[in-house]
Amino acid sequence: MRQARPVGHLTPSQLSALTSLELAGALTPRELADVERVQPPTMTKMVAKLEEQGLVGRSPHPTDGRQVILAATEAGRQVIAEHTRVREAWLAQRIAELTPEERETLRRAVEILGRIARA
Amino acid sequence: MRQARPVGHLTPSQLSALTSLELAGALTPRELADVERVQPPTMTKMVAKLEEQGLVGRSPHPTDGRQVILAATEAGRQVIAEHTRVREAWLAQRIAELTPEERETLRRAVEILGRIARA
DNA sequence: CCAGGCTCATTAGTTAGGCTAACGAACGTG
DNA sequence: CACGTTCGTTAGCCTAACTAATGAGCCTGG
Repeated sequence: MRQARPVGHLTPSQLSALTSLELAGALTPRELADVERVQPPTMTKMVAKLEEQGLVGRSPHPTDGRQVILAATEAGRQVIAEHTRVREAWLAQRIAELTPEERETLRRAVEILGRIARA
Repeated sequence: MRQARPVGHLTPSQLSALTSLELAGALTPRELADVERVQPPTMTKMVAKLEEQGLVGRSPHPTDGRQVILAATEAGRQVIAEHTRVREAWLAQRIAELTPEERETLRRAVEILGRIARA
């Protein structure tokens, strides 16, 4: 999947964090760090880079002065949409190159691995 | 995949390089870099770390004074075996629960995905 | 009712792992 | 045999992860 990436200037980690943020609507840095399974200092740095690019904004927490509310900006949502479009186009191309039998093999493999992962 | 790896003292990149080297028997740094899909300077650093740990050794190329021959040491082979043992301990139970048909489906899926990844 | 302890975000510093540019030594060939 | 190519390495940069420490703000038990 990383082969489909170099379209934009966003790294996989940055895109993942931005997407998690947009899916959740708004999160504190701590919450986003937990979602991304990363320590808070790591998230501080990633958020700083996303803010520099204007993809994430912050606002004060309404009741807790220590915390901060992060949310994707409109520009951030557009970047996510563009990456999604490119990724899906890349995937569609790869899948189109497979035979029907190969597609069926992958479909069954997904089912098996999903069952293992849930066990 | 991007999480920190506290398990053992070998990183995934190092283990991958060491395993590729052991599978091939012996390789030059350039060849190992190509196998690992990495640039030569990156492999120089990784090999240096593996040498520090005594897992890889080097010897001069018999006919080309520029090149160098890398090979896993006995300690390196033991580290690979230990990692393999741990990994198989985790996988053995789930694999045992699959039918032969399901195992064959996964084997084919790995081949298909590997082909896409190498393309 | 406030002192002490906790949580939050951040800063500082380390490490791994990737990259490009550039370099010297060795090779090979026209 | 001079010159271009290849090989490994060095230097320098970046991202991304970690831990430790810090200051600000919150909360609670005497």
